[in-house]
Amino acid sequence: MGRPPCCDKVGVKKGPWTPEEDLMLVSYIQEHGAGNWRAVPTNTGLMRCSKSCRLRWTNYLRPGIKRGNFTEQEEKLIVHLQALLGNRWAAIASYLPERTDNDIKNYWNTHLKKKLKKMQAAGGGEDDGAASEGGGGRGDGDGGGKSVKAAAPKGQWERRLQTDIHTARQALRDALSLDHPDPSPATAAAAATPAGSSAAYASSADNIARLLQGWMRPGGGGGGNGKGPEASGSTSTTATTQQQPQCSGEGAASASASASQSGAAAAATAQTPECSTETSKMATGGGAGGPAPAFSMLESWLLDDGGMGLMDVVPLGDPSEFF
DNA sequence: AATCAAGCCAACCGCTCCGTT
DNA sequence: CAACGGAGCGGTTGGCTTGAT
Repeated sequence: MGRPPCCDKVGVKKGPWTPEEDLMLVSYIQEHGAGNWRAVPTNTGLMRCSKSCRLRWTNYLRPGIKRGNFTEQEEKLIVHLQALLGNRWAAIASYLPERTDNDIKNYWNTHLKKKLKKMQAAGGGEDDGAASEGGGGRGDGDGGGKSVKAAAPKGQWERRLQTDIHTARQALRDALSLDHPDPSPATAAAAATPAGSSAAYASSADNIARLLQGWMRPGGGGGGNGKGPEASGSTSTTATTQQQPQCSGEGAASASASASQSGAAAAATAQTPECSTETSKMATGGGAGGPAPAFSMLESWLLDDGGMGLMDVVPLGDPSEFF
């Protein structure tokens, strides 16, 4: 349509973010809140596209983000939500508030897809939707959601969803009842926080953690000296824990944002007002080392066997909205 | 020790959706 | 009601890291 790009191509910086840029962005958002992204580059002086700013914030700087080391529960949840929702990562991410859609997407493409393929090859085929959707290899991702949308007329769609829900429900029950001593995310995260792989600032959770610690500290210098990946005791896990109190601000933002586009995510929106309670529960559970994703709604869905189904949670009035 | 290949992840791009005028 | 603009989403890519030879 010849619409102008969201930002001038010339003079816009690309590539990995520097600590200084992160700091500028964080302090701006601290002051003005997230939103009005178009104004961010001009107001902060960042030579970045507004999209880039938003992405950086939502995927890395936003408080309360857990990185790496997906627990088995999370894995299963993702697999089954993917089977249900297709490649609607934002909607899936709304069920895992500590994970970003990008993170989930990456994890799916790099790990889960392969895993499922392997399982299927081994004759398992535990999962029709998700497994059959996969294409393998890099960049061959055939959007599951889209293919569903394209393939299934509305009538079939609902029937298929019912079947999927039944399957997913069963599997979720298994997943949630997994009494997982788990590879303790805290320790696992510490172990896997790759001292080596974080040569680039962008991938250094340590840096980001320090940055945000500075932010959290009233007048704490904003982590200005938090450059260089020197080893202090702080791991990504501790950072996450400390970031949690920020939940009221942006944790909800992404959920409600995705909710605006999807019925499934709208369900998650129902959670967001309870951020201070629900999410803080997670903060203590998940952040402190225990794998406690935001299962509250799913749990109630599962526990309430006959009554409240997912259908009640997810407005299915118009399936076309859903897919 | 050097080279190559594969894996992984952060970031970009283009499209779509939604709210506003 | 239509057009426009901003924001969000999903797919894809580029570059760094790690492991194998």
